[in-house]
Amino acid sequence: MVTQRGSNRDYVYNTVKDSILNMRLKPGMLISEKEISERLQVSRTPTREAFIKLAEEELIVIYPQKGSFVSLIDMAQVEEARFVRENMEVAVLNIACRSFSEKDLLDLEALISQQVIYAGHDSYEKMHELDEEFHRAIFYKCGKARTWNVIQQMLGHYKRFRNLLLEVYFDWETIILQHTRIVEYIRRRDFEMAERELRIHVKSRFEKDELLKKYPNYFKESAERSMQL
Amino acid sequence: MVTQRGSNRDYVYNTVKDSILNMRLKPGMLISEKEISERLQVSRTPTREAFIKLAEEELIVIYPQKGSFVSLIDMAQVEEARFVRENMEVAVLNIACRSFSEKDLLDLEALISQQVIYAGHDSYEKMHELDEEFHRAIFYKCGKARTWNVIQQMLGHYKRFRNLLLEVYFDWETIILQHTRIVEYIRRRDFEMAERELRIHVKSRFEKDELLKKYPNYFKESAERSMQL
DNA sequence: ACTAGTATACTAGTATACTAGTATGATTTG
DNA sequence: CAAATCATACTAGTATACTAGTATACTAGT
Repeated sequence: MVTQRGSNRDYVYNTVKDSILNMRLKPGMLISEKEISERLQVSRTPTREAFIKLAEEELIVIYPQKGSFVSLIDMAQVEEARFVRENMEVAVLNIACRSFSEKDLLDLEALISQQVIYAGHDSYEKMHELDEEFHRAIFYKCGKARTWNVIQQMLGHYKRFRNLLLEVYFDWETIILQHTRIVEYIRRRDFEMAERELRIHVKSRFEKDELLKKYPNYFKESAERSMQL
Repeated sequence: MVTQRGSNRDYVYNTVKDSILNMRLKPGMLISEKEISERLQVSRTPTREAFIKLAEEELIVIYPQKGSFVSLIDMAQVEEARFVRENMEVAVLNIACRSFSEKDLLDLEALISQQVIYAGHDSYEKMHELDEEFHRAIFYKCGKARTWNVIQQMLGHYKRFRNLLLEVYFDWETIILQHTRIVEYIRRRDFEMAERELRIHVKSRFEKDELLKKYPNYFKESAERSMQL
């Protein structure tokens, strides 16, 4: 992944988004254009433009003349994002089963090998990165880069939820196994089995009760309910 | 559809986007922040913010210190947008076939009735509006409003292409018939037939040769090829 | 008439100032 | 002591100024 800074707007956007997804900026926290522009040594204009995009992705909530807040995790959005991801990944899987070359398959297997290595070191952040790289690679190799990019815009709540989940319940072995099976079914050109495996993969680990207990103030309904008391 | 102005940024964004989709701002035209802000009587800041969003949707192309242009229609984007729309519409159709109430079905039939009326008057703009309203309604009734909104962001090239196509080949009767059948299959809870009908609906009328002849400078490859000569 | 150099006028990106809404703390009043 | 009022300090939205890159027009030399 290229890490060049690009415009100041891109720099602020990427920096703040990373912090939100990695929970350094926690759900419900107050953030302001002034604070972030001072911290990142840029003016308010590119900061404001980055904030607008983050608000479009519902990662922050902006109240005019009041302040901006990191959004609470909304399980409705998590569910809808999962729905979109599942259906689009099944659609590209259909293409992959019909078109992937030996080189494409080797690239995917190389990513899985790296996952195996980092799983041995309990390196969460890297595992997330590789997991995402695996799915992105399938989209790109199917010629659906824009589709991938558009979906990313609605995955903010889903990714925060999943990141929390995998901290509480670290189950990379299952994920690696599922990835391996998916590649094997692509190799065999067996879309039906690949689809089945992917749907299991995307649906797995969705129990939220433990997370709600551990982080009650991170979630939308729970925080609102506790505020009502 | 509510037509209130909202912020100046929203106002500029909606106004310029409408003009692009309805071909009043034609592919390849030069537009500038200064020109648009003067024409719409707002300052450069909200105009610039609107331009940024339009650039993200690839409806305009911004060249720093040079100018901004309405993007040429890119058939690769048209095809990818069609792919996303088809697969997501099939996915919500699955939900619709299992969950729609009599009221939901009546609402869809009411939209079709309006289509019949306006088709009689050859009112293109209204027919487009109603066609879009029909598909949007299905998403919203399935609880997938965000999905609909995200998909809209990548439909700009597709919509311009389809709007040109329907000027050249006005075939609203077929579209109305397809809508009617889709609703009927939803009513019967027959997802398989509804899916089949929708895939036909989304794929229909994709010949571009006639459009390329009529509007050669509107399309990305064609304009680039003619510039090479 | 052509070319190279220079000046000017345009652009988008960024910085900063201004405005209006909101929240908080201080002061006054009952 | 509590409630109401006022003043101040914050915020986001918008307007405007500044900077740097690029395009075009003008001028001088050959």
